[in-house]
Amino acid sequence: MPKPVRNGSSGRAAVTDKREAILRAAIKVFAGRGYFNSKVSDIAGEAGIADGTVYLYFKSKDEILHSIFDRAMAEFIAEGKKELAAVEGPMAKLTRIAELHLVKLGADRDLAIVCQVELRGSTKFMQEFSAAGFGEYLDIIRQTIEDGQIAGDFRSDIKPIVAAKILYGSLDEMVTNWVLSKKSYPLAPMAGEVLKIFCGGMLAG
Amino acid sequence: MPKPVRNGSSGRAAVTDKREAILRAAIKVFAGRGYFNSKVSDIAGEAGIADGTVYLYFKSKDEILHSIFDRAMAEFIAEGKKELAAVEGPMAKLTRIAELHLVKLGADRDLAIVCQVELRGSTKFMQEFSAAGFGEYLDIIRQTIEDGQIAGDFRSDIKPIVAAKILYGSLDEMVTNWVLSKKSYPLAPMAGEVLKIFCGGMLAG
DNA sequence: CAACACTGAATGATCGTTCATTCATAATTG
DNA sequence: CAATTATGAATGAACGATCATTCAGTGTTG
Repeated sequence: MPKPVRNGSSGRAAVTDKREAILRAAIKVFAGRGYFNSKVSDIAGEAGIADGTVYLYFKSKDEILHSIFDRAMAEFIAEGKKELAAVEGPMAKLTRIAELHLVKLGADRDLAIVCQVELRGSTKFMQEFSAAGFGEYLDIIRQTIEDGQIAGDFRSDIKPIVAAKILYGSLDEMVTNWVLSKKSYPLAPMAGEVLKIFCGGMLAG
Repeated sequence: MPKPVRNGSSGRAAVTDKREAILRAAIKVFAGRGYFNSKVSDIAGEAGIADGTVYLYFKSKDEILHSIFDRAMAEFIAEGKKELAAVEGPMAKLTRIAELHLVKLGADRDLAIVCQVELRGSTKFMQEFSAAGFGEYLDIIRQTIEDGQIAGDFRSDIKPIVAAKILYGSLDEMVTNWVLSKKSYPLAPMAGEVLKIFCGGMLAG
């Protein structure tokens, strides 16, 4: 009993909806059991469709995982850039980056799990990803830090790329801990804690 | 043509040797292709033994991965504690921790890959691990920071556990970048960079 | 009724694991 | 010290379960 296309506007929207549904289902399933332990039929079941239907929208299981990232990362970077354009000063920009990082991942636990845990499940995958969105993100942080050094706000005896990795690594660890924690607590406020230390260490003497 | 037991002392040493050989082979194979993409026969092949022999030393493929960690982590913590006992002062201790962390992982790239990448491949695995060695490690860092706060060396307006996560996260990110980098560079010197920022941010006003 | 989305059973390839068998060595015997 | 027997580590072919993927057929729509 296939559902009628319940969308008034066009068939196009229906296609997008089903793709969406599959992606959302996959995020949930991958988050719960891990990529390699998830069956395509689990995803189909979660999405309420037949196994074969998955292949009308995605070429392979692998492509689903890729799509999850590509979309999440592209969205995050796009929104980040826009937000950042409205902020003045390297210090304030870093603050905004940290907040955005934690707010975004804190808002969707399953997505966060997939990003923190599954993405790293294979070197191959990480390297592909490394080359793509992740590098761009790290570079935005690096550039902001470099600007701050040039402006004299930040001390200059630290390589910007290293400082960027430290900030990213700190945020990343907050997310990982949050994701793995049995307790449920808000993630976003940790941004302040990270910044207290990071900025304390970076501000020009 | 099985090798004769080439060990003069006893058959016991030979058993240990073969377990060792399997573990080393597994580290290499897992590092290269990822846990889920590695076949038991790959490991056996790398170790120069038959598939079935693996099961004389390990209950399952899963147990091999567990053993890799348990051993690496136990070794690391034991050596760390010993080293740390010989160091005076929270500041110097943190320095030693950071150095040890990077020196140890920097010394064995394949092991580092397995630890950084494969360990995180599944939530289930991370939670098991989280509960075991990792928590203990993080706690050593936390305790050191707390001591430093009590001694008045470190500022007290930051929760020790958060600061510990930040230091760990920073180091971890250095390792991950090093592992994924195409370029080959020494990992250990990054400890200094991390500490410059971390301590800059932690030292009492 | 033509075009299309969807279904879900069937396929086939892929391993983790087992176990009957081999054989080098050790132990026992005469 | 041969000759004989016992041992158990090691083997690798075979098994059986698991899925990703396909496709022939069903239902729906306009």
